[in-house]
Amino acid sequence: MHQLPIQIIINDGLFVKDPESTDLGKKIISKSIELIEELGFEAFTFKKLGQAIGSPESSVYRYFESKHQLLVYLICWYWSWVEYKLVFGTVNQQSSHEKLNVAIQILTEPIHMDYSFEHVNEVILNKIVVAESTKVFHTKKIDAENQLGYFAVYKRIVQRVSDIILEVNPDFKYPNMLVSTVMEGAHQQAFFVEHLPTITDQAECTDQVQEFYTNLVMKVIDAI
Amino acid sequence: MHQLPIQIIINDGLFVKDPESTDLGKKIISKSIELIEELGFEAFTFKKLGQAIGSPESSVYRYFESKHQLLVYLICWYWSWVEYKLVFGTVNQQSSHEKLNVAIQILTEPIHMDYSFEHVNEVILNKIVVAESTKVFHTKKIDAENQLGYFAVYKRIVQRVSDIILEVNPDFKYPNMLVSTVMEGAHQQAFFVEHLPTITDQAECTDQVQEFYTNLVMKVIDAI
DNA sequence: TTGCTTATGATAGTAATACTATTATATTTG
DNA sequence: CAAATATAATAGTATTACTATCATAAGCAA
Repeated sequence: MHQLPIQIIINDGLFVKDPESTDLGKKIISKSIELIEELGFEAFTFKKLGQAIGSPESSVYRYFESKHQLLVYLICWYWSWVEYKLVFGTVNQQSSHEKLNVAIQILTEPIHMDYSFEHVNEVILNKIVVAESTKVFHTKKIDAENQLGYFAVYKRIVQRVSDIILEVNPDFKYPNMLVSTVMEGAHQQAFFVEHLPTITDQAECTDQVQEFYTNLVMKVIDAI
Repeated sequence: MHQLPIQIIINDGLFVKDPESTDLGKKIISKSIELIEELGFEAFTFKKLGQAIGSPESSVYRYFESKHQLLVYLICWYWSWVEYKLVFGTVNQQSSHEKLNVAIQILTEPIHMDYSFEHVNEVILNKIVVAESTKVFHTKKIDAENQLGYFAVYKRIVQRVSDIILEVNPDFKYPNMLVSTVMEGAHQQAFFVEHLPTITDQAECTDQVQEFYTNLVMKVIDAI
């Protein structure tokens, strides 16, 4: 079977020069994913990245104007990829209920590699999103960046899943709150399982996180 | 009516010298709360704090070994205060159901000033916790800090509310996941209302956040 | 071939940050 | 009054997150 020849398109305010357009650009993306995960975002620097790919710091700056912008780009790429899986997974489902099931599944399941995108390791990228994405939201610049559409994809995913919820129960009052609670909650649980196991429920594995949130949504919207 | 003469006790690994023990210490706490909220944690520095209270940077370092430690201290203070409200609010409630109601209320309600603690503005501190506390969790040092008991209070709150949930429904399988989902979700919603209103449900106010999470918990544990 | 453009490399420099260290002075306590 | 303690004043350092400049190499167009 062939892979679908697709490319994820990112808001061009999120880079100086499109990293998908050159070899060096792709190296920057793939190596920065590895390095941010390895060092954590604070210890990650363009200098270290440059050393890792054998290019000077200044070359990296030709693609991203700051390490903050690079992180926003990566997170945006991640959510665009999730959106693609979401749309792909829910299209052609017969019932709204089944659509919702699949959607929650996709938002809460463990990540697997997607070989359609060679320079991106989605498994590691997911860890970065879990660990670092709040740093992108919680900045004094958030309102300006929101204006520029940096969070458009994230908001669109919330919207899409909310719409499915309303198909199942048109009277449910808080679909957006419910969806964002599940999206963030699932990531948070992944983090807790790894680092604060005492506040997760014993013998926890990712299956249970999925089960928990699926059950939660269905009960809350009275679809069970 | 008199205030209760109480003091919140913080793990002594969270400071070099107890800030509650001196005037300068208390000034450091109250001014840093204001400044972190005003500037955001990244732009906040001990130098600026020093200027604001008329003391040199080096004096601040005698209380906290780093700005990270100060933030952990503040967040820990906040959760200790919440725990105190939680224990106070649930004691002497007749039914477990009512206890749970109060507990969720406390975890999701908007914050009011508590004049028992003069040098702490809880309303501003709550904003800091909402905006910055993930930065405390998402560090490479988290496992070491967890070992030192930095997150003990947070975990204890999860435990307390989980216990109440189990009183209401002893068969519920995931009380910890549910509680941490609510705790983090409520903060997240407060943030979204302010900064990403498009993904909150129209005409949202904090009352609705409380209503949403109370309803969510009761339904999920089959108590409704 | 020459010339032009574009991508990258090599190197230097800067203001700010997050601390550390040292010495002096004021205050408290025994 | 001496000794201990708390704070002030000041200086210094390695690192960070950039910015700037100039040289070189590759690609293509006439």
